Amino acid sequence: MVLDAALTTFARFGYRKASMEEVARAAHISRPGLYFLFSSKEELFRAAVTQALERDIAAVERVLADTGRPLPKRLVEAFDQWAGRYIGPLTRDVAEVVEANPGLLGEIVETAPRRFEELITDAIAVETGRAAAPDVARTMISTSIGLKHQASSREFYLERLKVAIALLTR
Amino acid sequence: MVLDAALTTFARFGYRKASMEEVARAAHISRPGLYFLFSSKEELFRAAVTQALERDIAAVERVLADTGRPLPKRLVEAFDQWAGRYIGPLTRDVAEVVEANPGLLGEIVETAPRRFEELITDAIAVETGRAAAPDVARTMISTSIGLKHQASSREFYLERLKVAIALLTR
DNA sequence: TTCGAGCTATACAAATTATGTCTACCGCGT
DNA sequence: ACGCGGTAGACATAATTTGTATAGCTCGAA
Repeated sequence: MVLDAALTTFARFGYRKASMEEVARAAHISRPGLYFLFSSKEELFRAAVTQALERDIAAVERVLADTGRPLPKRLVEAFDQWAGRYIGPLTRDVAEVVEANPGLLGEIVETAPRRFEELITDAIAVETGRAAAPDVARTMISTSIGLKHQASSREFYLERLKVAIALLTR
Repeated sequence: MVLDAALTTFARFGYRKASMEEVARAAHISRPGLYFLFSSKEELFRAAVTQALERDIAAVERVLADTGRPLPKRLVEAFDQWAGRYIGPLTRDVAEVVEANPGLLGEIVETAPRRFEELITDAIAVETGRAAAPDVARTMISTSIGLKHQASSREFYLERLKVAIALLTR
């Protein structure tokens, strides 16, 4: 799909350095054809990010719902789907565009993180039954964000996250 | 060092998309300062590639010299040092610049691969004693180049290479 | 204290590259 | 034969990048 090609290209080069030409090439269509589908680079970016967020949220829901597996394993995988996939240049450029045009990227960039927190909180609450679930969830999310800034590889991110989750789910 | 920062930046964005500004930022110097050290982007690129090739050749020599370890393991590691590190965009852009300005990148881009072939050949010959060593070495190198084009990750490259080397060193 | 090496910060012209748009056209299913 | 969903190519305009120039700062040696 065109949006997948777009996201891949944006993730690889960052928003600024990803040219419409390159996205078009990755999607095997012409550049005017790309403009036929999305009337500007920003709109394309918005669509690609939106799709990715929706897909990631869906993946997180799916992972967490599989209550047969132990909670820590599900949490690690959920965070990996949500954040681990984007270790690298993309994150920075998402933030860049969001800050440059406040509110332009659509509400999803606000609602999706809230939904993610909700899902994590619920998964923890169901398992542990504790009232501390919201605090644990929020702490995990903060840890994840911190790791994302420290990590240069997904492996590093996952390794540290695993430790953090083990500590937080005792 | 500046050349390390340059190579990292070139590897990440490719020759064209890596701006001098970015290299300078990665090296923690100013852009005019970078031009003070290297008078053009091409010269910087040449210097960075040259250094990398020399370092890689040295690493290959070191790995292969450790005759205590089994030959296949040494070979896999040697190829990893030589090529596996550069799975991704850099290779394509090296080729691009080399073709654009024939002979500009210096003789190292010619001599280093020859030296690499020599090292691989010798390592195989010493161990197996066969006269077939040159053929085996050349085949391995061709396989490696092929894999480099197929592979999107270092893991994929190494996995396939390992199999190929096992087959070729029987 | 002065000097020069090795930079930084700022600015600039020229070249290159990217965006967004337009026109003409093509293949294909109906 | 027609319209849909594009392609190919060209274009004006804007943004980015290169390479250079200027002035100034800092630090260590003379």
